[in-house]
Amino acid sequence: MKYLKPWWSDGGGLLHLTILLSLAGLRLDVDLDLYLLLPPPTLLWDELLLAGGRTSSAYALSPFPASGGWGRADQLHPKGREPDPEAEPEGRLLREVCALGVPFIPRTRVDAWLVHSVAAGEADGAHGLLGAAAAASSAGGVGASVDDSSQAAPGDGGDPRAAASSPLAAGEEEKAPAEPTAQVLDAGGRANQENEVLRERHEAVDHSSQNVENEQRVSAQEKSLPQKNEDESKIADKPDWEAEKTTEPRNERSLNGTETAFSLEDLFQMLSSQPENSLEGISLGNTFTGSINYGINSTHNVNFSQAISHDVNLHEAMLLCPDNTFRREPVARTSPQESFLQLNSHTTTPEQTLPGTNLTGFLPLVGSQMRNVTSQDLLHDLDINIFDDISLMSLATEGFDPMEVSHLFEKPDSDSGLSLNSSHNSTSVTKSNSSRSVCEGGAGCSSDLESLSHHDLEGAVGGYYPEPSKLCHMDHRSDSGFCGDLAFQHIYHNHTYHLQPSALESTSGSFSWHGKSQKISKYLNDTDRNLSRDERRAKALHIPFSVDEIVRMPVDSFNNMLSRHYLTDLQVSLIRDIRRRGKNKVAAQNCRKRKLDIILNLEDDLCNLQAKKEILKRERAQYNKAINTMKQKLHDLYHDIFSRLRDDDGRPVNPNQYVLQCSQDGSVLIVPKELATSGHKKENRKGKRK
DNA sequence: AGCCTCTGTCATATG
DNA sequence: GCCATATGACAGAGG
Repeated sequence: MKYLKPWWSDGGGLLHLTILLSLAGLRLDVDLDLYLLLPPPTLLWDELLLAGGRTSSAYALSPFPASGGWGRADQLHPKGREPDPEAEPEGRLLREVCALGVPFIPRTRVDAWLVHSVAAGEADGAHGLLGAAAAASSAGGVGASVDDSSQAAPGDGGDPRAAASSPLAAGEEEKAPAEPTAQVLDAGGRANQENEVLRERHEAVDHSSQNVENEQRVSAQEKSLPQKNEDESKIADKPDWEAEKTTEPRNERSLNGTETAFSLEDLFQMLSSQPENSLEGISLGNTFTGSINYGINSTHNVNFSQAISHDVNLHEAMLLCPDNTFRREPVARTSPQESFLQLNSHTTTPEQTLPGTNLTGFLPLVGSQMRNVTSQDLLHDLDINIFDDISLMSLATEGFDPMEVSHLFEKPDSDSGLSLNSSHNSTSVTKSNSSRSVCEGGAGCSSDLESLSHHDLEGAVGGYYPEPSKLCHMDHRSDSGFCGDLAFQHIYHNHTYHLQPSALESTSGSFSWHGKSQKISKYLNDTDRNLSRDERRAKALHIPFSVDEIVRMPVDSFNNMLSRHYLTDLQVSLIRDIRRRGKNKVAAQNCRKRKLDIILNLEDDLCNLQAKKEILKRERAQYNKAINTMKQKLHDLYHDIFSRLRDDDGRPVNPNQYVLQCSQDGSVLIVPKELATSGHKKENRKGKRK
């Protein structure tokens, strides 16, 4: 088996391949999506076929070089192998797949287009376009390895990745072609290099009158970095229904596509100069019949990315970065949920899977529209499509597995993932940073799966949360923008959500690197285990909203959301259950908090009352003591008086026989006790009668 | 192993 | 009567 080592990330490539081959036994059409659309640079055709149960000649395809493009590995990787004159990777791949008897379901524009092209015997066209972008990227050298830098042709337009990501890149390369364009950076050194690159771009632009505007733009970009981060953080901290308002201004970046010096038209011309990568082979007439505007002077201002995004809006949810949100249409901008819905409709409505209807996103490629489309738009949207297709693939791969759903619903554990601590606060900046570090790790070096933070996988149920947009944005800003490495994160994200561990286990054993598969499987299991029950349920039913979103959404927004989106009864029921449980959970937490407060208050009251009781006891004792003192004094006085009293005979008066009685007029009388008691009784009777 | 605490969930009460 | 919230009770997880 021949092996074409991926040139920038062995770990990432293997990971992708692991997933790919793990899926091979299940749905090869899904694999094709992966194979054709995923960013990992080099895929092993042999291994893919081996996964499908047959062998084939070694054939490496690099569908998506680092800079984002399509092409054969032999074109992109000079050390890979000799170019195959019959190289039609996509067409050959399809033929191989067809030979395997596996139905190929074109679910994406790219593969649908591919199928269409192959069916029309024009796989060259497919390859042409796909390879064109790849060649464009390889020509710049960033997408290729360092070894490729020698092959890169600066005169061909430079690195579209760098050019697309920065307005200065193109001009800079003209000024300093000797600067290595290949940036195989590790995660740690990337930040410093970003700053250095920015500084160098400044210097380069200072001497270029052509790039004054670009310089200003970059300066503004640099100055606005903290503010951008701040704005993003603010926006990210808000729920989607709140962030809708704040994201609007960010979409104001024009559709003119003038922010980069490297336009798609340049790319087109550049590619046309390379026969092998030219677009001539594209059977546009067959593929895009009746939909293409070839007019060079056409005033059609349709953005290519817009067209794609219009069709598949999951990108906007997943890549809601300011650098690309301006491409969002107002309708699609309303909320990520709508994007989710459109994704669902994309998968459920059959007509959207048809090539004829699904390929409209490519139409603006041809013609003057390309003037307004930057290469970054093209490549980025291709990349976005990848994420979309990954999600679609994951949907298709997992489907509505009743066993899984029932299993999830039967699971006794309870953890809806809602906590007062809000550990699932997916909008935190730290999460963004951590995710980005993962992304960088995936691109620059072998990524250790187990070191990945679980936060990287949280967010929207089913991996539809728009959080990664911020990551993409950061990468755009930092390292020439293309999110090829980011795609790895999305691979992790989506596949960890949707892959069945059993599927991984069943297929991983067939390959020598099944250890990595096990690693991935363990990672996926851990990830799934960390999901709450409701999150897993929602994932299983492909609820296009995060649990947190469902719970925290206001009633009106919630009802509006349910009415706006097409959801099955089961989904609606689950969403309502999630909301009910989430609300009740919060209510229970509040209730316990209140109860605790009440208990604490009662304890305080008890302490206060006990203190008062002690005080009263002391007062009572004092009063009793005073009373006793008074009694003693009265007793002493009584005996003192009787000791001085004498009767008529001069004898002392016996105090046991007489008592002192005070009359109402103040006189004191000595009366016998019998009379005193009888008199008291009579007075009491009189008093009672009165 | 038993106990305790915390937490989620359900059923029911309350406003 | 419906809905959101509050609360008691129960069960599971973890220390």
